[in-house]
Amino acid sequence: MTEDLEPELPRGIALAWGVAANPQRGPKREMSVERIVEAAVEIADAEGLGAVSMAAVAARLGFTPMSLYRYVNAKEDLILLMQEEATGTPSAAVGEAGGWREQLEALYREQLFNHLAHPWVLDIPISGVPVTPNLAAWMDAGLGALAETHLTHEERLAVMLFVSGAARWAGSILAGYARLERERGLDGPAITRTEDAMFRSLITGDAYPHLRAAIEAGAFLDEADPFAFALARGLDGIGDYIAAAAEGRHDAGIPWQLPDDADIADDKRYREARKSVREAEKVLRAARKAERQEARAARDRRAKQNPAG
Amino acid sequence: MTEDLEPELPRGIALAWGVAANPQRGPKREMSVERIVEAAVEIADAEGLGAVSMAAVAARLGFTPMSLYRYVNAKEDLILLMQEEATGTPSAAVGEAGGWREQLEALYREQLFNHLAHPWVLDIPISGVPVTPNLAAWMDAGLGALAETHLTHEERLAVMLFVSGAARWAGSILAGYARLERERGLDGPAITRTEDAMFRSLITGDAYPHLRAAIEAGAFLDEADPFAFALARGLDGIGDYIAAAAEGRHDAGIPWQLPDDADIADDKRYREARKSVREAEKVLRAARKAERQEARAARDRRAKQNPAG
DNA sequence: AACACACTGTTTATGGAATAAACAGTCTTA
DNA sequence: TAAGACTGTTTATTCCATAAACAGTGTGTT
Repeated sequence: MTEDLEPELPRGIALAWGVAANPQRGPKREMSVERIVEAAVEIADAEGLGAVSMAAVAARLGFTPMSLYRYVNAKEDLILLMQEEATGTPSAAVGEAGGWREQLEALYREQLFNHLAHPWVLDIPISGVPVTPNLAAWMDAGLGALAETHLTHEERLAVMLFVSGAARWAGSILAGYARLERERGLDGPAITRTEDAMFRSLITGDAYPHLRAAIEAGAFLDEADPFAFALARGLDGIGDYIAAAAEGRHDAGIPWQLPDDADIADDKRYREARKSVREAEKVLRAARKAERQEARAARDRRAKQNPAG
Repeated sequence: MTEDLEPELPRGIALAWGVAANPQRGPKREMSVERIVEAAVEIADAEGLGAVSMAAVAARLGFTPMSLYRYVNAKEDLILLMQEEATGTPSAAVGEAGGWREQLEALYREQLFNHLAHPWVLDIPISGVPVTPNLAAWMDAGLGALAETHLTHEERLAVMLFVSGAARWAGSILAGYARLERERGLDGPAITRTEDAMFRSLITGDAYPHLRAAIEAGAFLDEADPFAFALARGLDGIGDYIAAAAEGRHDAGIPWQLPDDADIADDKRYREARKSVREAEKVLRAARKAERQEARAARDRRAKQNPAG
């Protein structure tokens, strides 16, 4: 029965755990899965996941594209192994970093660092529970940080999920900026300034009053780290919760589920009203668009009659 | 000067704001950008972003692939417009939902709902600040929810970023499960059980003590919503912070930046030690792999000699 | 010792993708 | 009425992943 499970493992996952049959006969192998994955990761680090083609990886190793398929069943498996390689494991320092909060902060930092070093990992869609050795290692480290608390196992999972999510979210945004910098060939401040200028020209005070106010307050030019702020607030809340758990009081209506709007969302009339709003918005957008185009056309015409520019 | 900015807008963004020149001469247009985007969104909703090819979109409208390029400069632009379409705007109900916390929760719920309805949006990489009309609308709604608080504009942005990130993270994971269900043709509980079984067979107590403990406590079979938990804790922490801001006390060492490890990470010897650890881990993994393969081979041999199975 | 055949990396071929370039037809405007 | 801006189309290019058939190579079995 236990044996029956192994062959059912998705092929890539079996490879990641090193449970793939090793051939005994035939010519000596000239490559290895490890070398292939390494080459693929190098390409992805340098040029992004899009640049990782079977041909490119093979070329980097001096072989023909099809040769890789003797080691990897499909590109999908290669990508899973790349992710595993780039994910690595948390450093030993994490487990020795003071209390649960310091440990979680260290995990956040190391994960974020990883995401910035290998931003292409964020382009790989998530499917299901982390079922490779290195992903499990991060999970284990997070749960270990909380082992001394009185949280339930489910709550510990939720907390670790929160930390990983925070690192991933921060990584996504920051990697997005890094990509912009690389693609446009600008440095960080230049990007920020360009964006601020675009924002100022597009975000009007009547359509977006609060956003406009933030722009004018220079909030988008600020250099503070909004992700660190969010993490700190989250850990504050978790700390309160842990303290409450330690004292055995959790009656205070701290909800696991959000208050549900399903009754409203299912209401036919509400849905229709909502639909009307969408339609109206569409009409408004179309009207605004026409207005802008007219303005543009008028300007063009004037320019033609008055070619001074 | 103001005019100079417009032509510098990335093409797709210009389209999203409806600031694209409308041709006056030539034959009547048979399509429109809107119809193209609509068709593309329908395909993505049904079969994922991968199924959206220029050919597929054109076919759905009864035209040849190349015809689309008269309306859209490149596939990238089409995808930006699809994202904008699927993002929509927050409902009016959000702004009327009690205090800041209720409003943020409503925003979270609506965003998550959107992500589940159009999971392919999560496959589109983020680049830079939200610079399309609908993305700006969500941002504005979030800032509006916090308008009554004493937070700075930067802090409000950070809070809204937190909420959007939470919705996105939850959406990513849940959409991952939904995809698994569709691809494997299993229902939710079946997936959960399969994963639990895989976990039990792969996650050993000595390599992953805390994770193993969580598995045995049945934490992965639990049905509570870990994302709602994380959001609730985050909003708890934000609530404390807001209360403190209202009383003008923010001295308490609430850090915007995480305590920095850069001095450690830059230390040459630390880096070398870390590298050694990685190497050692690699060796360990290889050894474990060999062990497993030997076990497997031995089992195979025995099975061959003893074909009773 | 010899042979079968499991295995190697390679060649060739298929189908799909984005999109550049050139085309013939259509409608506006000068 | 003619130029030419604009339409949707055709054709061709380049890049993908990968299936299938190939000729060598080394091991286990006889």
